[in-house]
Amino acid sequence: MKKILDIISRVPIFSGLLENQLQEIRKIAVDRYVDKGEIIFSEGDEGNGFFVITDGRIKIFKASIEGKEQILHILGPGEPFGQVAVFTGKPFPANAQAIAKSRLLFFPRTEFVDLISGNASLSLNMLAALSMRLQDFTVQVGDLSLKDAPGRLASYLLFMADEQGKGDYVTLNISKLQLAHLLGTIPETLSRTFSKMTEQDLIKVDGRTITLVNCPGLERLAE
Amino acid sequence: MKKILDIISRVPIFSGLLENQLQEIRKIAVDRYVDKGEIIFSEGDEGNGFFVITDGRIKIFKASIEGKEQILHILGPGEPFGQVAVFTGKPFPANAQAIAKSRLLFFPRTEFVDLISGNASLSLNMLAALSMRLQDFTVQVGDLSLKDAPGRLASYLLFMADEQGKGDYVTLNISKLQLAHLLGTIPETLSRTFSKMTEQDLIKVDGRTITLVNCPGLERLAE
DNA sequence: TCATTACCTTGACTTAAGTCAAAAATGGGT
DNA sequence: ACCCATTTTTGACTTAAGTCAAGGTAATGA
Repeated sequence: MKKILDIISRVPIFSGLLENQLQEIRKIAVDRYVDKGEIIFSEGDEGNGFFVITDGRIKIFKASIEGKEQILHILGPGEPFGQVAVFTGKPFPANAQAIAKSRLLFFPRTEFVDLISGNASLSLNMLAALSMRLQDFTVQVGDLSLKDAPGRLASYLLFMADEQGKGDYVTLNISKLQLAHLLGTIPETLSRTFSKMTEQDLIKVDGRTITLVNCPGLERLAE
Repeated sequence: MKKILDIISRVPIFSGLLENQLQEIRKIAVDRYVDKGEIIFSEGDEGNGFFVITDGRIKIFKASIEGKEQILHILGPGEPFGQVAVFTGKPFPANAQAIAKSRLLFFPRTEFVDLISGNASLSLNMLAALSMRLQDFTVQVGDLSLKDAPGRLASYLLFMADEQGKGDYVTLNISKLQLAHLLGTIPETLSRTFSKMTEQDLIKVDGRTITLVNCPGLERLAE
Protein backbone atom coordinates (compact mmCIF):
# COMPACT_ATOMS: atom_id res chain seq x y z
CA MET A 1 0.00 0.00 0.00
CA LYS A 2 1.66 3.19 -1.21
CA LYS A 3 1.62 6.39 0.79
CA ILE A 4 -0.86 8.92 -0.54
CA LEU A 5 1.78 11.67 -0.58
CA ASP A 6 4.01 9.51 -2.77
CA ILE A 7 1.18 8.90 -5.17
CA ILE A 8 0.26 12.58 -5.35
CA SER A 9 3.82 13.60 -6.09
CA ARG A 10 3.82 11.41 -9.19
CA VAL A 11 0.57 12.71 -10.69
CA PRO A 12 1.17 15.01 -13.70
CA ILE A 13 -1.30 17.71 -12.59
CA PHE A 14 0.67 18.02 -9.34
CA SER A 15 4.12 18.06 -10.92
CA GLY A 16 6.53 20.86 -10.16
CA LEU A 17 4.88 21.69 -6.84
CA LEU A 18 6.78 22.34 -3.62
CA GLU A 19 6.78 19.82 -0.76
CA ASN A 20 4.44 21.94 1.39
CA GLN A 21 2.04 22.45 -1.51
CA LEU A 22 1.88 18.69 -2.01
CA GLN A 23 1.11 18.31 1.68
CA GLU A 24 -1.76 20.80 1.37
CA ILE A 25 -3.16 18.69 -1.44
CA ARG A 26 -2.68 15.52 0.53
CA LYS A 27 -4.72 16.99 3.37
CA ILE A 28 -7.84 17.35 1.24
CA ALA A 29 -7.49 14.06 -0.66
CA VAL A 30 -9.93 11.26 0.11
CA ASP A 31 -8.85 7.68 -0.65
CA ARG A 32 -11.41 5.40 -2.26
CA TYR A 33 -11.56 1.93 -3.77
CA VAL A 34 -14.07 0.87 -6.44
CA ASP A 35 -14.89 -2.50 -7.96
CA LYS A 36 -15.03 -3.32 -11.63
CA GLY A 37 -18.39 -2.21 -12.99
CA GLU A 38 -19.03 0.29 -10.21
CA ILE A 39 -20.55 3.62 -11.25
CA ILE A 40 -18.53 6.51 -9.81
CA PHE A 41 -20.88 9.25 -10.91
CA SER A 42 -23.73 9.65 -13.36
CA GLU A 43 -24.62 12.41 -15.77
CA GLY A 44 -26.58 15.05 -13.89
CA ASP A 45 -25.05 14.33 -10.47
CA GLU A 46 -23.85 17.34 -8.56
CA GLY A 47 -20.15 17.92 -9.24
CA ASN A 48 -18.83 18.36 -5.73
CA GLY A 49 -15.27 17.35 -6.55
CA PHE A 50 -13.01 15.50 -8.95
CA PHE A 51 -10.93 12.32 -8.98
CA VAL A 52 -7.43 11.16 -9.80
CA ILE A 53 -6.85 7.51 -10.66
CA THR A 54 -4.21 5.79 -8.52
CA ASP A 55 -4.72 2.33 -9.98
CA GLY A 56 -7.11 0.73 -12.40
CA ARG A 57 -9.07 2.01 -15.38
CA ILE A 58 -12.13 4.24 -15.70
CA LYS A 59 -14.39 4.98 -18.65
CA ILE A 60 -16.22 8.27 -19.12
CA PHE A 61 -19.26 7.87 -21.36
CA LYS A 62 -22.57 9.20 -22.60
CA ALA A 63 -25.58 6.89 -22.79
CA SER A 64 -28.86 7.08 -24.70
CA ILE A 65 -32.24 5.93 -23.45
CA GLU A 66 -32.16 2.86 -25.70
CA GLY A 67 -28.97 1.71 -23.99
CA LYS A 68 -26.46 2.73 -26.63
CA GLU A 69 -23.28 4.25 -25.28
CA GLN A 70 -20.47 6.43 -26.57
CA ILE A 71 -17.22 6.37 -24.63
CA LEU A 72 -15.55 9.78 -24.35
CA HIS A 73 -12.35 8.70 -22.59
CA ILE A 74 -10.64 5.66 -21.19
CA LEU A 75 -8.42 6.80 -18.33
CA GLY A 76 -5.67 5.13 -16.34
CA PRO A 77 -3.30 5.78 -13.39
CA GLY A 78 -2.27 9.40 -12.88
CA GLU A 79 -5.15 10.80 -14.89
CA PRO A 80 -7.82 13.13 -13.44
CA PHE A 81 -11.53 13.10 -14.25
CA GLY A 82 -14.60 15.05 -13.21
CA GLN A 83 -12.74 18.40 -13.17
CA VAL A 84 -15.13 20.04 -15.61
CA ALA A 85 -17.92 20.08 -13.03
CA VAL A 86 -15.53 21.59 -10.48
CA PHE A 87 -14.82 24.65 -12.60
CA THR A 88 -18.20 25.14 -14.25
CA GLY A 89 -20.14 24.59 -11.04
CA LYS A 90 -22.61 22.52 -13.07
CA PRO A 91 -23.55 18.84 -12.77
CA PHE A 92 -21.34 16.14 -14.30
CA PRO A 93 -22.01 16.12 -18.07
CA ALA A 94 -21.31 12.38 -18.48
CA ASN A 95 -21.04 9.09 -16.58
CA ALA A 96 -17.94 7.54 -14.98
CA GLN A 97 -17.63 3.80 -14.42
CA ALA A 98 -14.74 1.56 -13.35
CA ILE A 99 -13.89 -1.00 -16.02
CA ALA A 100 -11.37 -2.61 -13.64
CA LYS A 101 -10.92 -2.71 -9.88
CA SER A 102 -9.54 0.74 -9.15
CA ARG A 103 -8.17 3.02 -6.50
CA LEU A 104 -9.03 6.71 -6.63
CA LEU A 105 -8.25 9.95 -4.85
CA PHE A 106 -11.15 12.35 -4.46
CA PHE A 107 -10.63 16.11 -4.15
CA PRO A 108 -13.60 18.11 -2.81
CA ARG A 109 -14.53 21.08 -4.92
CA THR A 110 -14.37 24.07 -2.58
CA GLU A 111 -11.18 22.97 -0.85
CA PHE A 112 -9.49 22.41 -4.18
CA VAL A 113 -10.58 25.76 -5.63
CA ASP A 114 -9.18 27.45 -2.52
CA LEU A 115 -5.87 25.67 -3.05
CA ILE A 116 -5.64 26.56 -6.71
CA SER A 117 -6.30 30.25 -6.04
CA GLY A 118 -3.00 30.58 -4.23
CA ASN A 119 -0.95 28.31 -6.42
CA ALA A 120 0.04 29.43 -9.89
CA SER A 121 1.82 26.18 -10.84
CA LEU A 122 -1.22 24.16 -9.96
CA SER A 123 -3.43 26.49 -12.03
CA LEU A 124 -1.20 26.18 -15.06
CA ASN A 125 -1.01 22.38 -14.70
CA MET A 126 -4.77 22.24 -14.54
CA LEU A 127 -5.14 24.54 -17.54
CA ALA A 128 -2.76 22.30 -19.45
CA ALA A 129 -4.67 19.16 -18.44
CA LEU A 130 -8.02 20.61 -19.53
CA SER A 131 -6.48 21.84 -22.77
CA MET A 132 -5.12 18.38 -23.57
CA ARG A 133 -8.56 16.96 -22.98
CA LEU A 134 -10.04 19.57 -25.33
CA GLN A 135 -7.52 18.60 -27.95
CA ASP A 136 -8.53 14.95 -27.62
CA PHE A 137 -12.16 15.93 -28.12
CA THR A 138 -11.22 17.91 -31.20
CA VAL A 139 -9.79 14.74 -32.69
CA GLN A 140 -12.72 12.62 -31.56
CA VAL A 141 -15.39 14.91 -33.05
CA GLY A 142 -13.45 15.20 -36.30
CA ASP A 143 -12.98 11.46 -36.54
CA LEU A 144 -16.60 10.62 -35.70
CA SER A 145 -17.88 12.91 -38.40
CA LEU A 146 -15.24 12.77 -41.11
CA LYS A 147 -14.00 9.17 -41.01
CA ASP A 148 -15.74 5.83 -41.53
CA ALA A 149 -15.39 2.89 -39.16
CA PRO A 150 -12.25 1.45 -40.82
CA GLY A 151 -10.66 4.89 -40.80
CA ARG A 152 -11.37 5.36 -37.11
CA LEU A 153 -10.01 1.92 -36.25
CA ALA A 154 -6.87 2.54 -38.30
CA SER A 155 -6.35 5.89 -36.54
CA TYR A 156 -6.77 4.23 -33.17
CA LEU A 157 -4.30 1.44 -33.94
CA LEU A 158 -1.68 3.86 -35.24
CA PHE A 159 -2.16 6.08 -32.20
CA MET A 160 -1.80 3.15 -29.81
CA ALA A 161 1.23 1.77 -31.62
CA ASP A 162 2.87 5.16 -31.28
CA GLU A 163 1.90 5.47 -27.63
CA GLN A 164 2.98 1.95 -26.67
CA GLY A 165 6.12 2.22 -28.80
CA LYS A 166 6.68 -1.54 -28.76
CA GLY A 167 7.30 -1.95 -32.46
CA ASP A 168 4.49 -2.61 -34.89
CA TYR A 169 2.10 -4.32 -32.61
CA VAL A 170 -0.56 -3.10 -30.26
CA THR A 171 -2.02 -4.70 -27.16
CA LEU A 172 -5.60 -3.61 -26.57
CA ASN A 173 -6.10 -2.64 -22.95
CA ILE A 174 -9.89 -2.74 -23.24
CA SER A 175 -12.39 -5.29 -24.56
CA LYS A 176 -13.52 -5.09 -28.18
CA LEU A 177 -16.99 -4.20 -26.93
CA GLN A 178 -15.53 -1.14 -25.16
CA LEU A 179 -13.37 -0.34 -28.17
CA ALA A 180 -16.45 -0.38 -30.41
CA HIS A 181 -18.16 2.09 -28.07
CA LEU A 182 -15.04 4.26 -27.98
CA LEU A 183 -14.90 4.38 -31.80
CA GLY A 184 -18.58 5.22 -32.10
CA THR A 185 -19.74 1.91 -33.50
CA ILE A 186 -21.03 -1.52 -32.37
CA PRO A 187 -19.16 -4.79 -31.79
CA GLU A 188 -20.57 -6.44 -34.94
CA THR A 189 -19.24 -3.68 -37.16
CA LEU A 190 -15.89 -3.63 -35.36
CA SER A 191 -15.52 -7.37 -35.76
CA ARG A 192 -16.28 -7.18 -39.48
CA THR A 193 -13.83 -4.29 -39.82
CA PHE A 194 -11.07 -6.33 -38.14
CA SER A 195 -11.81 -9.20 -40.56
CA LYS A 196 -11.75 -6.99 -43.63
CA MET A 197 -8.47 -5.34 -42.59
CA THR A 198 -6.96 -8.77 -41.97
CA GLU A 199 -8.03 -9.99 -45.44
CA GLN A 200 -6.36 -6.91 -46.93
CA ASP A 201 -3.12 -7.80 -45.08
CA LEU A 202 -3.18 -4.52 -43.20
CA ILE A 203 -3.17 -6.15 -39.77
CA LYS A 204 -3.09 -9.50 -38.00
CA VAL A 205 -5.38 -10.12 -35.05
CA ASP A 206 -4.70 -12.58 -32.23
CA GLY A 207 -7.07 -11.95 -29.34
CA ARG A 208 -6.12 -8.57 -27.95
CA THR A 209 -2.81 -8.44 -29.80
CA ILE A 210 -2.91 -6.64 -33.15
CA THR A 211 0.09 -6.68 -35.45
CA LEU A 212 0.32 -3.76 -37.85
CA VAL A 213 1.45 -5.44 -41.08
CA ASN A 214 1.08 -2.49 -43.45
CA CYS A 215 1.41 0.86 -41.72
CA PRO A 216 1.37 3.04 -44.84
CA GLY A 217 -1.83 1.30 -45.86
CA LEU A 218 -3.32 2.01 -42.45
CA GLU A 219 -2.30 5.66 -42.65
CA ARG A 220 -4.04 5.91 -46.01
CA LEU A 221 -7.21 4.42 -44.49
CA ALA A 222 -7.01 6.91 -41.62
CA GLU A 223 -6.51 9.73 -44.15
CA MET B 1 -14.76 52.73 -32.45
CA LYS B 2 -14.79 51.44 -28.91
CA LYS B 3 -11.80 51.70 -26.61
CA ILE B 4 -9.94 48.40 -26.21
CA LEU B 5 -9.99 48.70 -22.42
CA ASP B 6 -13.78 49.03 -22.48
CA ILE B 7 -14.08 45.95 -24.64
CA ILE B 8 -11.75 43.92 -22.43
CA SER B 9 -13.68 44.83 -19.29
CA ARG B 10 -16.83 43.31 -20.79
CA VAL B 11 -15.28 39.97 -21.82
CA PRO B 12 -16.36 37.10 -19.50
CA ILE B 13 -12.86 35.63 -19.11
CA PHE B 14 -11.70 39.01 -17.81
CA SER B 15 -14.63 39.60 -15.46
CA GLY B 16 -14.01 40.35 -11.81
CA LEU B 17 -10.51 41.71 -12.45
CA LEU B 18 -9.17 44.89 -10.93
CA GLU B 19 -8.63 48.04 -12.99
CA ASN B 20 -4.84 47.66 -13.00
CA GLN B 21 -5.09 44.01 -14.00
CA LEU B 22 -7.29 44.96 -16.94
CA GLN B 23 -4.68 47.52 -17.93
CA GLU B 24 -1.98 44.84 -17.88
CA ILE B 25 -4.12 42.76 -20.23
CA ARG B 26 -4.80 45.75 -22.45
CA LYS B 27 -1.03 46.27 -22.82
CA ILE B 28 -0.47 42.88 -24.43
CA ALA B 29 -3.64 42.87 -26.61
CA VAL B 30 -3.24 43.28 -30.36
CA ASP B 31 -6.22 44.64 -32.32
CA ARG B 32 -7.04 42.95 -35.61
CA TYR B 33 -9.76 43.08 -38.29
CA VAL B 34 -10.62 40.15 -40.54
CA ASP B 35 -12.91 39.85 -43.55
CA LYS B 36 -15.64 37.30 -44.04
CA GLY B 37 -14.08 34.08 -45.28
CA GLU B 38 -10.61 34.91 -43.97
CA ILE B 39 -8.69 32.06 -42.36
CA ILE B 40 -7.37 33.08 -38.93
CA PHE B 41 -5.34 29.97 -38.31
CA SER B 42 -5.12 26.45 -39.69
CA GLU B 43 -4.73 23.08 -38.02
CA GLY B 44 -1.04 22.48 -37.40
CA ASP B 45 -0.07 26.16 -37.18
CA GLU B 46 2.08 27.10 -34.22
CA GLY B 47 -0.11 28.27 -31.34
CA ASN B 48 1.64 31.47 -30.38
CA GLY B 49 -1.39 33.08 -28.80
CA PHE B 50 -5.16 33.15 -28.60
CA PHE B 51 -8.01 35.42 -29.66
CA VAL B 52 -11.08 37.07 -28.22
CA ILE B 53 -13.88 38.13 -30.56
CA THR B 54 -14.86 41.78 -30.29
CA ASP B 55 -17.34 41.75 -33.16
CA GLY B 56 -18.42 39.27 -35.78
CA ARG B 57 -18.58 35.53 -35.91
CA ILE B 58 -15.92 32.80 -36.16
CA LYS B 59 -16.18 29.09 -36.90
CA ILE B 60 -13.75 26.52 -35.55
CA PHE B 61 -13.70 23.39 -37.69
CA LYS B 62 -11.96 20.21 -38.75
CA ALA B 63 -11.61 19.38 -42.44
CA SER B 64 -10.90 16.16 -44.30
CA ILE B 65 -8.80 15.80 -47.43
CA GLU B 66 -11.92 15.31 -49.59
CA GLY B 67 -13.19 18.72 -48.50
CA LYS B 68 -15.77 17.61 -45.95
CA GLU B 69 -15.87 19.70 -42.81
CA GLN B 70 -17.15 19.36 -39.25
CA ILE B 71 -17.74 22.54 -37.32
CA LEU B 72 -16.70 22.30 -33.66
CA HIS B 73 -17.91 25.72 -32.50
CA ILE B 74 -19.56 28.86 -33.80
CA LEU B 75 -18.34 31.75 -31.67
CA GLY B 76 -19.45 35.35 -31.27
CA PRO B 77 -18.53 38.56 -29.42
CA GLY B 78 -16.86 38.08 -26.03
CA GLU B 79 -15.83 34.51 -26.71
CA PRO B 80 -12.20 33.34 -26.76
CA PHE B 81 -10.67 30.81 -29.15
CA GLY B 82 -7.28 29.23 -29.70
CA GLN B 83 -6.54 28.96 -25.95
CA VAL B 84 -5.90 25.21 -26.13
CA ALA B 85 -2.67 25.69 -28.03
CA VAL B 86 -1.57 28.31 -25.49
CA PHE B 87 -1.72 25.89 -22.58
CA THR B 88 -0.64 22.67 -24.30
CA GLY B 89 2.23 24.33 -26.16
CA LYS B 90 1.20 22.30 -29.20
CA PRO B 91 0.00 23.46 -32.64
CA PHE B 92 -3.65 24.47 -33.17
CA PRO B 93 -5.73 21.27 -33.39
CA ALA B 94 -8.35 22.77 -35.75
CA ASN B 95 -8.99 25.61 -38.18
CA ALA B 96 -10.50 29.03 -37.46
CA GLN B 97 -12.26 31.07 -40.13
CA ALA B 98 -14.35 34.25 -40.03
CA ILE B 99 -17.89 33.66 -41.27
CA ALA B 100 -18.60 37.40 -41.00
CA LYS B 101 -16.49 40.55 -41.01
CA SER B 102 -14.96 40.48 -37.53
CA ARG B 103 -12.81 42.34 -35.08
CA LEU B 104 -10.49 40.36 -32.82
CA LEU B 105 -8.08 40.88 -29.97
CA PHE B 106 -4.96 38.73 -30.06
CA PHE B 107 -3.07 37.80 -26.87
CA PRO B 108 0.50 36.52 -27.35
CA ARG B 109 1.20 33.26 -25.57
CA THR B 110 4.18 33.97 -23.34
CA GLU B 111 2.95 37.38 -22.22
CA PHE B 112 -0.42 35.95 -21.34
CA VAL B 113 1.01 32.98 -19.42
CA ASP B 114 3.11 35.43 -17.41
CA LEU B 115 -0.01 37.44 -16.59
CA ILE B 116 -2.02 34.42 -15.56
CA SER B 117 0.69 33.16 -13.21
CA GLY B 118 0.21 36.13 -10.92
CA ASN B 119 -3.54 36.41 -11.21
CA ALA B 120 -5.76 33.85 -9.49
CA SER B 121 -9.05 35.31 -10.78
CA LEU B 122 -7.85 35.18 -14.34
CA SER B 123 -6.74 31.55 -13.84
CA LEU B 124 -10.10 30.54 -12.48
CA ASN B 125 -11.97 32.36 -15.25
CA MET B 126 -9.83 30.59 -17.79
CA LEU B 127 -10.37 27.22 -16.12
CA ALA B 128 -14.11 27.87 -16.17
CA ALA B 129 -14.03 28.85 -19.85
CA LEU B 130 -12.11 25.72 -20.85
CA SER B 131 -14.42 23.59 -18.74
CA MET B 132 -17.50 25.01 -20.46
CA ARG B 133 -15.94 24.22 -23.80
CA LEU B 134 -15.27 20.65 -22.61
CA GLN B 135 -18.87 20.34 -21.56
CA ASP B 136 -20.02 21.47 -25.02
CA PHE B 137 -17.80 18.81 -26.59
CA THR B 138 -19.28 16.20 -24.30
CA VAL B 139 -22.70 17.04 -25.70
CA GLN B 140 -21.45 17.18 -29.27
CA VAL B 141 -19.72 13.78 -29.16
CA GLY B 142 -22.75 12.19 -27.51
CA ASP B 143 -25.12 13.69 -30.04
CA LEU B 144 -23.01 12.78 -33.07
CA SER B 145 -22.84 9.19 -31.99
CA LEU B 146 -26.15 8.56 -30.23
CA LYS B 147 -28.65 10.66 -32.20
CA ASP B 148 -29.74 10.65 -35.82
CA ALA B 149 -29.94 13.77 -37.97
CA PRO B 150 -33.53 14.70 -36.95
CA GLY B 151 -32.58 14.20 -33.29
CA ARG B 152 -29.57 16.46 -33.60
CA LEU B 153 -31.58 19.14 -35.38
CA ALA B 154 -34.33 18.97 -32.75
CA SER B 155 -31.73 19.30 -29.98
CA TYR B 156 -30.20 22.29 -31.70
CA LEU B 157 -33.53 24.06 -32.18
CA LEU B 158 -34.56 23.50 -28.58
CA PHE B 159 -31.16 24.70 -27.36
CA MET B 160 -31.36 27.85 -29.48
CA ALA B 161 -34.94 28.57 -28.46
CA ASP B 162 -33.86 28.37 -24.84
CA GLU B 163 -30.79 30.53 -25.46
CA GLN B 164 -32.63 33.18 -27.48
CA GLY B 165 -35.60 33.11 -25.11
CA LYS B 166 -37.85 34.85 -27.63
CA GLY B 167 -40.81 32.52 -27.32
CA ASP B 168 -41.15 29.46 -29.48
CA TYR B 169 -39.24 30.62 -32.48
CA VAL B 170 -35.62 30.56 -33.38
CA THR B 171 -33.64 32.78 -35.72
CA LEU B 172 -30.70 30.95 -37.25
CA ASN B 173 -27.59 33.08 -37.05
CA ILE B 174 -25.70 30.94 -39.57
CA SER B 175 -26.48 29.60 -43.03
CA LYS B 176 -28.09 26.18 -43.41
CA LEU B 177 -24.88 24.97 -45.04
CA GLN B 178 -22.96 25.91 -41.88
CA LEU B 179 -25.68 24.43 -39.72
CA ALA B 180 -25.42 21.15 -41.61
CA HIS B 181 -21.68 21.10 -40.98
CA LEU B 182 -22.21 21.93 -37.32
CA LEU B 183 -24.69 19.06 -36.94
CA GLY B 184 -22.39 16.59 -38.65
CA THR B 185 -24.38 16.21 -41.85
CA ILE B 186 -24.73 17.76 -45.33
CA PRO B 187 -27.11 20.44 -46.63
CA GLU B 188 -29.23 17.96 -48.64
CA THR B 189 -29.96 15.87 -45.57
CA LEU B 190 -30.63 18.94 -43.46
CA SER B 191 -33.07 20.30 -46.03
CA ARG B 192 -34.93 16.98 -46.17
CA THR B 193 -35.00 16.87 -42.39
CA PHE B 194 -36.53 20.35 -42.23
CA SER B 195 -39.17 19.25 -44.75
CA LYS B 196 -40.03 16.09 -42.86
CA MET B 197 -40.32 17.92 -39.56
CA THR B 198 -42.56 20.51 -41.20
CA GLU B 199 -44.83 17.77 -42.65
CA GLN B 200 -45.13 16.32 -39.15
CA ASP B 201 -46.19 19.74 -37.83
CA LEU B 202 -43.22 19.89 -35.48
CA ILE B 203 -41.88 23.14 -36.89
CA LYS B 204 -42.56 25.83 -39.48
CA VAL B 205 -39.69 27.15 -41.58
CA ASP B 206 -39.57 30.59 -43.15
CA GLY B 207 -36.04 31.34 -44.34
CA ARG B 208 -33.91 31.58 -41.25
CA THR B 209 -36.86 31.83 -38.91
CA ILE B 210 -38.02 28.52 -37.44
CA THR B 211 -41.20 28.33 -35.40
CA LEU B 212 -41.35 25.49 -32.91
CA VAL B 213 -44.93 24.25 -33.29
CA ASN B 214 -44.73 21.12 -31.15
CA CYS B 215 -42.02 21.31 -28.48
CA PRO B 216 -42.88 18.07 -26.68
CA GLY B 217 -42.68 16.29 -30.03
CA LEU B 218 -39.27 17.86 -30.65
CA GLU B 219 -38.05 16.82 -27.21
CA ARG B 220 -39.13 13.26 -27.97
CA LEU B 221 -37.17 13.36 -31.24
CA ALA B 222 -34.12 14.68 -29.37
CA GLU B 223 -34.54 11.91 -26.77
C1' DT C 1 -13.57 -29.06 -13.00
C1' DC C 2 -17.71 -27.54 -14.54
C1' DA C 3 -21.04 -24.12 -15.21
C1' DT C 4 -22.39 -19.70 -16.00
C1' DT C 5 -21.72 -15.44 -17.86
C1' DA C 6 -19.69 -12.27 -20.76
C1' DC C 7 -17.53 -11.54 -25.09
C1' DC C 8 -16.85 -12.16 -29.99
C1' DT C 9 -18.06 -13.56 -34.65
C1' DT C 10 -20.94 -14.53 -38.73
C1' DG C 11 -24.99 -14.23 -41.73
C1' DA C 12 -29.18 -12.14 -43.76
C1' DC C 13 -31.71 -8.09 -43.84
C1' DT C 14 -32.99 -3.04 -43.31
C1' DT C 15 -32.34 1.67 -43.27
C1' DA C 16 -30.47 6.27 -42.53
C1' DA C 17 -27.88 9.15 -44.75
C1' DG C 18 -24.47 10.14 -48.34
C1' DT C 19 -23.57 11.04 -53.59
C1' DC C 20 -24.44 13.04 -57.91
C1' DA C 21 -26.98 16.05 -60.72
C1' DA C 22 -29.88 19.74 -61.69
C1' DA C 23 -33.32 23.13 -60.79
C1' DA C 24 -35.19 26.80 -57.87
C1' DA C 25 -34.78 30.43 -54.65
C1' DT C 26 -32.41 34.00 -52.37
C1' DG C 27 -29.66 38.05 -51.77
C1' DG C 28 -26.01 41.38 -52.16
C1' DG C 29 -23.73 44.77 -54.97
C1' DT C 30 -23.76 47.95 -58.94
C1' DA D 1 -34.14 46.56 -60.73
C1' DC D 2 -31.07 43.43 -62.58
C1' DC D 3 -27.33 40.05 -62.53
C1' DC D 4 -24.27 36.88 -60.60
C1' DA D 5 -23.16 34.02 -56.94
C1' DT D 6 -24.31 31.64 -53.26
C1' DT D 7 -27.61 28.97 -50.92
C1' DT D 8 -31.30 25.81 -50.74
C1' DT D 9 -34.25 22.31 -52.44
C1' DT D 10 -35.65 18.10 -54.94
C1' DG D 11 -35.07 13.59 -57.19
C1' DA D 12 -32.91 9.06 -58.21
C1' DC D 13 -29.47 6.15 -56.71
C1' DT D 14 -25.82 3.90 -53.69
C1' DT D 15 -23.77 2.38 -49.65
C1' DA D 16 -21.94 2.11 -44.99
C1' DA D 17 -23.32 0.62 -41.03
C1' DG D 18 -27.03 -0.71 -37.88
C1' DT D 19 -30.49 -4.56 -36.39
C1' DC D 20 -31.83 -9.07 -35.35
C1' DA D 21 -30.71 -13.70 -34.60
C1' DA D 22 -27.80 -17.49 -33.73
C1' DG D 23 -23.56 -19.96 -32.76
C1' DG D 24 -18.96 -20.13 -30.96
C1' DT D 25 -15.27 -18.92 -27.84
C1' DA D 26 -13.07 -17.40 -23.84
C1' DA D 27 -12.97 -16.26 -19.15
C1' DT D 28 -14.33 -16.27 -14.22
C1' DG D 29 -15.55 -18.07 -10.06
C1' DA D 30 -17.81 -21.63 -7.04
